[in-house]
Amino acid sequence: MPSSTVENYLKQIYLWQQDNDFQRMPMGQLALSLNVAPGTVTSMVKALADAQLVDYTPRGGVQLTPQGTRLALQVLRRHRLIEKFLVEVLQLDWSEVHDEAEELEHAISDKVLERIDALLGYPDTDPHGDPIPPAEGHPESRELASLADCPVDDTFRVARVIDQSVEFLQFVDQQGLAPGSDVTVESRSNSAQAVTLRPAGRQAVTMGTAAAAKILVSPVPADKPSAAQTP
Amino acid sequence: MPSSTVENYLKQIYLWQQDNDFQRMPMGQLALSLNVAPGTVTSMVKALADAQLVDYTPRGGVQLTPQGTRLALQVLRRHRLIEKFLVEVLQLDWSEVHDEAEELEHAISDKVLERIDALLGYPDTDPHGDPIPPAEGHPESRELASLADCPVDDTFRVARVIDQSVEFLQFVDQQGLAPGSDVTVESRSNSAQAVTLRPAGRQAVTMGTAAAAKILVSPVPADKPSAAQTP
DNA sequence: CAACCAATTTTGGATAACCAAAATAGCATT
DNA sequence: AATGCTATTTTGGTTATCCAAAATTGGTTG
Repeated sequence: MPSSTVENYLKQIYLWQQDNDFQRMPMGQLALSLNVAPGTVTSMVKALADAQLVDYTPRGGVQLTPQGTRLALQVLRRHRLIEKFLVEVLQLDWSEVHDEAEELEHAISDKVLERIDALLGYPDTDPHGDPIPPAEGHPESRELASLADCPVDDTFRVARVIDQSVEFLQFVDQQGLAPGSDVTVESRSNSAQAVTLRPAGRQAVTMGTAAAAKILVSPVPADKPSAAQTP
Repeated sequence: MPSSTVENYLKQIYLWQQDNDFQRMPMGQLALSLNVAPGTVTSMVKALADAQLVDYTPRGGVQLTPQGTRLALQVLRRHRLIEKFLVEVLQLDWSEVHDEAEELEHAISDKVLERIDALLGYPDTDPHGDPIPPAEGHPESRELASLADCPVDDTFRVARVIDQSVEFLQFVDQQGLAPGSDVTVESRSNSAQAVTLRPAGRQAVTMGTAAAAKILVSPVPADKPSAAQTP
């Protein structure tokens, strides 16, 4: 059994690689995302390399091996299924489940996890719209536009919000932009670095492109009604 | 936050003291129940004493302080609520939930625990009939007879099974002696150290008094029907 | 090219748990 | 009182993680 420390290292490397074109992750980045000193990362990573979980080149960064990737995906699967469970079954707020899942993901057994999966009806995304990896194999990747770069004057459905901070998630929720809600992009100004949005049946909001980039959308499916909730 | 190691030490001391007339627990016993070397226990217990969680007398054993007791009860509460949850919501078998809960009890937050408690309708015993301590304060203790010493030829309802081994629990289940079932004590032989039982609507079973002592019963309430399940 | 910088690695050290095996204490028995 | 036994404590040592601060490296820049 990998320790929860090991699981966290692998998870962070996986997530960073997803977001960065599958490059090798620099040690400094890893230290930052794990909140540990750089030297700590160097020695831990050497151990992970000995265990065949990562490929490490001194001063060249780390990369997951296939085996490391498999483990990272399992951790992510646990994390996201737990999040979904906490929201759907225990009715926690989607803004707070990330931290809860952070602990539970290291403690839950396969058996319990599969029961939860079944109870939830085998969902494929978590409450933030993040894909839940299958028990084995890789998650299919969706191509999603973000509110920072999708066409103006069109209506989209929020599919995913890429940020785990309670603050941002609550803001998104309050504006009626949680996953499942529909939104129209009213205007976008490059010079002001801002977008103005009109969430379905709501006051318009203007936000910076940096924030808008964290909200991913897909075309509104023909029939399905929006899942927006009244706050 | 106490580490899960600390939580386990306190929990074991608490459980042992319950079963042994609140005496001080010998270090050897503690080493046994935690599956660690005796020397390890000595040094850990010294640390617990420094943290005011136990009262330790060299060669005299350990005892929980009020603070240690409070912590132990919290751990036990988490453990038993989780067990109940695993059986009621995730439909695991009562014989296997102990080990699952053993891990989860150290990872779950107060918030999630309270949600689970509410979802379950604030139960006061777990699937084995063990009392679930309240969020604060002590559990009320029930006076229960065991099948090893209750009157013969009377019918009782199984209230609690004091053993966490999968093997014994499955045996109990198969004989129709799970908590909630009714049973009649047909005979008891002191010389043979055995009791013969007739679980409601079942074949009679004979077991040693050591085993019978682990099955606690209460009088059958006037109206409530038995909760025996068909296997 | 020399000097500098930022990122990384090394070094020396800490803490929480753990073990094996030697030393000791308390008790019981000769 | 001497012997012995058992439970316990001590001692010396290990592993996983972590940190701070010094040393190094690779690249950048005047």
